[in-house]
Amino acid sequence: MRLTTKGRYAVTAMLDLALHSSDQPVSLADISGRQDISLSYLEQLFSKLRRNSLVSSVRGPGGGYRLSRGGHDIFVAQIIDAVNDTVDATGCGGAADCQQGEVCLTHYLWCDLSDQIHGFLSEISLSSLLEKREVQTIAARQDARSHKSHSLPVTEIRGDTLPVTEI
Amino acid sequence: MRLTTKGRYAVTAMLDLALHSSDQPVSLADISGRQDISLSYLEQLFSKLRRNSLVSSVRGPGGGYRLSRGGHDIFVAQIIDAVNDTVDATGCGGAADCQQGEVCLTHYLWCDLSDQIHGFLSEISLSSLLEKREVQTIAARQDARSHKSHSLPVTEIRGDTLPVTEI
DNA sequence: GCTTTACCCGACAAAAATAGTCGGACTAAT
DNA sequence: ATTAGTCCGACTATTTTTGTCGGGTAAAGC
Repeated sequence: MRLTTKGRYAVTAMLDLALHSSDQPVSLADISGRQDISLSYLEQLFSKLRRNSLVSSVRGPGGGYRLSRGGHDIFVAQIIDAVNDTVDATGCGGAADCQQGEVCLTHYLWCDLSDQIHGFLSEISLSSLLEKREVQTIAARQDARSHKSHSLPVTEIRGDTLPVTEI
Repeated sequence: MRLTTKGRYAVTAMLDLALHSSDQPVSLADISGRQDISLSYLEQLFSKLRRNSLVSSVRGPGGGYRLSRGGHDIFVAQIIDAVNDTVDATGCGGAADCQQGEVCLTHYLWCDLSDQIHGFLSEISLSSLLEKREVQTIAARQDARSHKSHSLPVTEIRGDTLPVTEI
């Protein structure tokens, strides 16, 4: 599992899709405009998302994309796995070309960590992200009303010690 | 927070360091040989790890690197943050050049997720990885003794549904 | 039917990040 | 003095990311 801007784009686009879900499908042009991702790049990403049956498409005028199922049933790990198809099994594939036990020990430790991260992201659904955020926003708004007000309460949740655009 | 092979190399090297900690510091040449990472690349990584005071160095013959503190006090998130110094605050930095509320909503949702991942990796220490794995290995060995034996019990923990070399 | 709007697809290209090289410092133990 | 190691910056190759282009196909509306 890798975690790059590619995955960020995919998750962002899927969040946008979840947010604008209605009877009408959402066109990539809309998402491109809203999220500032190039249309052609979105096409590539959604091609993979569709092949992994995370979204379904409707062609022709008025067409676009829909979530293939409810946002509570689509998980971040699935999205990231879908766009990061480069499953290059370099190095040792299982126990093939692992030399000594020493060499592979730390390698397996890393695999263990990888599993933990994957498991973590496999439990975060689109819906849970939306709901959690909504709760926080409302809470912050209430907070701002009673205490000294902040113009942008949502920015309070995350400090500036972390880069904003990096995952 | 990004999660690439660079971070994997860094964590792997730190795990190797933790595993071979003694009174003698560990040379990069040793790590390079064991983990199959180029020496010069290790130098770059450890330069950053040292500046972030995750390791300390001893120069001259017999020199090398040591963990700066106990493995229970060094966390995966710190290692990955240390080598991924490219804190490019592209896009909106906080609330600077965010256009409408719509545009930034999903962006903040992503930041929220990013925080969750970072928080998750901030609680996994080097020691916890080593200990957890040790327990599993011992358990698997016992298992192999009683049931039908597998030559490499550690490989059993992770299926081949996930790419082995990807995080 | 024609046109338009969208998805679809592959090949290509620019830009960035990763991964590794090289040459030369400095430091301390032997 | 030699040698084994860290340090450091510049340079290069490779890969990945990101984006472009040109052309398809499906369906809706006129």
